[in-house]
Amino acid sequence: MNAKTTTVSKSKPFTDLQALNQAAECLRTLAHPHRLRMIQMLLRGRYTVGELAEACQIANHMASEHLRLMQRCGFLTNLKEGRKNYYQVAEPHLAQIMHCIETRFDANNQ
Amino acid sequence: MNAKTTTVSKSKPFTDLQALNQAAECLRTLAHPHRLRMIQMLLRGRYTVGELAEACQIANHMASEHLRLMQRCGFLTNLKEGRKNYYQVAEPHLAQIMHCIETRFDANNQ
DNA sequence: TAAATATATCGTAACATTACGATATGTCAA
DNA sequence: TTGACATATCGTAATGTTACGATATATTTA
Repeated sequence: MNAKTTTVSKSKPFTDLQALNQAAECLRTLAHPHRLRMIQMLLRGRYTVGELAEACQIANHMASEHLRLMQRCGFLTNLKEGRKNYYQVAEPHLAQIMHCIETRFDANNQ
Repeated sequence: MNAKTTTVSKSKPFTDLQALNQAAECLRTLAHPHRLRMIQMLLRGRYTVGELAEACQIANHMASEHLRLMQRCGFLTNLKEGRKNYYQVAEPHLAQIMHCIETRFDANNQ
């Protein structure tokens, strides 16, 4: 009937409710336009709170909160240098997931 | 670790705010444990509202609402057969995205 | 036609998320 | 030490999401 016509191969569905909840929580953290933008930038380099805020056109303290959220669920780590705080990607799966999302939503590819 | 080390390559970051909003909206739709479970099932076959509800241990009318949400953002389509309503996956990128999520969160792979 | 079944919709209460001004902390330079 | 800068935290109003009982629709069976 169904199944596996594509490249997708070895992963298993997690029946485990705890895994489902965890996955949902991480996806919720991902599911915000400014946070997506920040992750896209951080996958290509490291940036300060202020630089990310400017790119998203939001106040610095808002950027700071988004970054804290993403750090909490393990997406990012930070490194303070003087009064600047550099964030970078810590979760190795993020690149792959963002790649999926980018190929799906980039207007040029549609 | 596993396959697909090659895949991350050609996608571009979408500066476009509209694309970011769209992506965020779809991710929000994905970001619910019951909806994730339903998508996992539907990637492997087609099921009725009642079957999905039972698998998630929720009331039928709740399952119905989750399915409607996922249909709205293009993840699913439905096919009525008598009084049953079969849902199936319509968005081809879902398999790949779920694969990413499954490899990240399956307890057995941790 | 009436009852049973499967699904969908509505109204709403409970809860979560977001944005943002105000304020606090830590760092540097004069 | 003072002032400016970069970032973080708090309180809260506005908004969005979820769950769920009640009810509606559509289909099959008796």
